[in-house]
Amino acid sequence: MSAPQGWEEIRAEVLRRIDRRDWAPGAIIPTEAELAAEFGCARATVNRALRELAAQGVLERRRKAGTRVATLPVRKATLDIPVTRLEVEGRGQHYDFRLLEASETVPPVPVSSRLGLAPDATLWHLRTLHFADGQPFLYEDRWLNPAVLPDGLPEDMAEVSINEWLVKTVAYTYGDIAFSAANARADDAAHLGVEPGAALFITERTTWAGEAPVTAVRLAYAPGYRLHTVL
Amino acid sequence: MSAPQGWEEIRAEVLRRIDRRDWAPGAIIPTEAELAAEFGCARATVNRALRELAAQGVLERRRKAGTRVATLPVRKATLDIPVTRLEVEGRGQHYDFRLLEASETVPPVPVSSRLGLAPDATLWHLRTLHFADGQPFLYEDRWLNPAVLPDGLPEDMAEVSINEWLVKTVAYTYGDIAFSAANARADDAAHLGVEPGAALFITERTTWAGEAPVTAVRLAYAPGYRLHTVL
DNA sequence: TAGTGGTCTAGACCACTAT
DNA sequence: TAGTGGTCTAGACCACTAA
Repeated sequence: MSAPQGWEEIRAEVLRRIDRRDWAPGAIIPTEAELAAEFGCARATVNRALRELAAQGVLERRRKAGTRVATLPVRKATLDIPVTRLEVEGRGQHYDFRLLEASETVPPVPVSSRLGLAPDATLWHLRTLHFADGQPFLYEDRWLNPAVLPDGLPEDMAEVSINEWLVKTVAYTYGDIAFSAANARADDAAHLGVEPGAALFITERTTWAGEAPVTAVRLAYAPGYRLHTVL
Repeated sequence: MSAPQGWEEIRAEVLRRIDRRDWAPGAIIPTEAELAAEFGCARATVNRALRELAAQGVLERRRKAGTRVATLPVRKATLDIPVTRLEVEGRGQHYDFRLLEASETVPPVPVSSRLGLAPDATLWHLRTLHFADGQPFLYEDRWLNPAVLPDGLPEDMAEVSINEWLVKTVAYTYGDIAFSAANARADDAAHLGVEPGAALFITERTTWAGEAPVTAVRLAYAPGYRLHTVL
């Protein structure tokens, strides 16, 4: 074997050694300095490779204790969270949407508490139905904090989806996201054109800009939706 | 503002400037060299901060073209894919499991084709029910390529779950994973103790070790399961 | 307290690509 | 072709922690 060149080749070589069981799960591997000497490169280069593998869950690193092959690898999967239009167009389908509601009202308590707002605070309530090739694809139910919208909502909602207008207008710094399955509620079923009780893939997102809550949104995907990624 | 120290503070400062719209979506930001001069640090430190933000989808970087704030941020979410036992114990619940089936048989065609095997190849078929505090938590239906098991399956299946035995024994190099929702099939319902048709969160994983297919598994979670992460 | 990883520096060369 | 990010180097100091 010729010595690996560059941090990506070093990463690949480390994975090979783990796969070949030269380094078994739980075993300690050589230090950065030792590997750098073996590969004839700087320690920083080895560090880069091992750091990526640790971020991926393949290795566990602790100062002084050294670097080990993860015994029970908590593998990390990276998901892309695209804007709906791009998700639909990425499948080669035509994207369209219809705004069902845009009103300013007091949300249900679970929503206001999730955003950390007073129970009587009013929010924008935006409901949108997204289509792929004319078929209902996604039913979006969004609550939006008007405090983060100095200029209010745009006049012409027909031109861009709220979704895209938001991400261009309100940057968020932190958010959380949860995926689950739910039987279609009456409104889900009506909008998506499925029987009540059909199993739907649900995404719920909450985002903040600094300390200020921005939006809480529930996305109900039409049956057949799959969120896919590589490990 | 005092100059940020270290790449994490630089990353935070960049996010602040994006949040404050000093740097708007789509706008180009200063070069690494300029930022390094402003912050009084080495270019490599700025590079580290901006590289992390680009990996997260906040920035878009291209040589010569410079670094821009992402217009339609395809945000990246990182999911942890732990072993089931750790997932249950991480909730403070007691973990247990029961092996329902361990046989060597010819799988349905969708399974063999997904693994790239001949339709008449035999595989191990392992079905396991996982419990959290004694309640059914996850129904696992796994097909396993015997070719990757030089010594066959372990004698005593009661001591460790197949899940953990596998990850310790068979390192995989590539895999893909998909999440979806499905109405409970008859077997799902029977094992998980729910009504047929209940909405279940489904995870399907396929893994390879080099060119050799390792395993294809379908995980059906009991209702209420949520996959959660931060953005 | 000593060993190991985490980070930073100042400089260099390279790879890619807008112009 | 020139500008920008991508990576590497050789060395240094620091932070954490196992022994």
